[in-house]
Amino acid sequence: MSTEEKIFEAAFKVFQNKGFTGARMQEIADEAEINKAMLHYFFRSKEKLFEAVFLNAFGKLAPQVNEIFNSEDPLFEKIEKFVHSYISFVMDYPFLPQFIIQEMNNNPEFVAKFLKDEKRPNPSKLLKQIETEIGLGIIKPISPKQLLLDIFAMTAFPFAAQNLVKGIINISNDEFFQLMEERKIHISEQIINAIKK
Amino acid sequence: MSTEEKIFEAAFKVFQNKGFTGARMQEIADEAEINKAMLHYFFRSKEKLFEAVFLNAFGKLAPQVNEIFNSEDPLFEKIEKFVHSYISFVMDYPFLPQFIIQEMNNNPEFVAKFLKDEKRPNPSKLLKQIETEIGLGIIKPISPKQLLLDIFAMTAFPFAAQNLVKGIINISNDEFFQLMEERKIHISEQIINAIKK
DNA sequence: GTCTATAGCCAGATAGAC
DNA sequence: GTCTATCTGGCTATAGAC
Repeated sequence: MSTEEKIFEAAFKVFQNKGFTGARMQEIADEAEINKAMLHYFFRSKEKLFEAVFLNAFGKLAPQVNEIFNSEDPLFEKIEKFVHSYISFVMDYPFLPQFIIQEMNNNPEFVAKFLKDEKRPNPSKLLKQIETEIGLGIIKPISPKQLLLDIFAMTAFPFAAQNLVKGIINISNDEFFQLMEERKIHISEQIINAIKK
Repeated sequence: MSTEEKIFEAAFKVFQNKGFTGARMQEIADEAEINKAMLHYFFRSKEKLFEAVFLNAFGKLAPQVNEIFNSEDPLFEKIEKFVHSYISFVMDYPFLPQFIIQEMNNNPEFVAKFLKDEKRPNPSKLLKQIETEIGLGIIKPISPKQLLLDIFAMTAFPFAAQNLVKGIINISNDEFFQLMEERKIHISEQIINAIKK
């Protein structure tokens, strides 16, 4: 692994755990087992390094989402595929959702930047499909945007609010992961049960 | 309003927007229209001030949650009441959910501290009730913890991930609030449809 | 490319006058 | 209680030797 890659991986880890303002360049350097000066040699500034990490993190998630959302599958199948693939992926990067959400909240300028990215999650086709399937009588009349929110909320929230969730329902990390594994099926069932005619 | 209250209000606002590490004592002082030295006079340190604000924020939400969760109402009614009261409340403090989630993630020591608080959200009675109603044949067999997660996720997520949500489904702040208003009914309907026999 | 040393800044905290 | 001025430490960033 090149020094640049080592820095990138270390930064990914530290920024995820501490956020932009909480992260320290020294900590990233320690994590990468190199000198702090190298961070600036390769990435110029903390902001540039963060931006590289953040866009990469987002880029890992967004294309998957779009691929599923824009396919020709019927709605129920899309929901199943999305939930399954999102949870599987995020279980390998359990702090990714909270990282993205937190930094989108704290650095509103990123919102504008990522919205210009062609890889951004674009649900417009899915929203139309929901209306179509309502028209066809496959699902109940429902607000497409609300349904989209439901899907995101059910899948992403437990990861985004991980520590709170663990604390409130009083479970260990292992139990949390088991719950998320079960959730792959649970969410689709719940949503499909709620909307099918 | 006393100086101490002015500081508290200002800190509440700034910490919500910037988080602990992102907040600046100077910004809080400016917001309160007093001198920075007064912050330390009344609260000793940034950490103590933050702790006061955070526990207060949490204390605003938790008792409401418990009151509903521990009442004698049937499950469907509890869900309706919870969703309605949570969303109504949070619309007055739209950054509260993300603030609590973010700081619980970034400062894990708070988790331990708040778990000792008797006001903490305690869902154990609700979880038992879910099992009872399954036994009575009122709702489908379902994991009580998953259902609890569903309820929290559907209500809290849109606020917690506010900027991301606005960006992805491409709506203004006003439209967001309208969507949340509609959501008070939508969520209960969805969940009850999904679980009722 | 990699390091050490240090510049320069900024933020939290405090001393001390009023 | 409230202010101004200042200390102190920590952090990003860079200069410069190797």
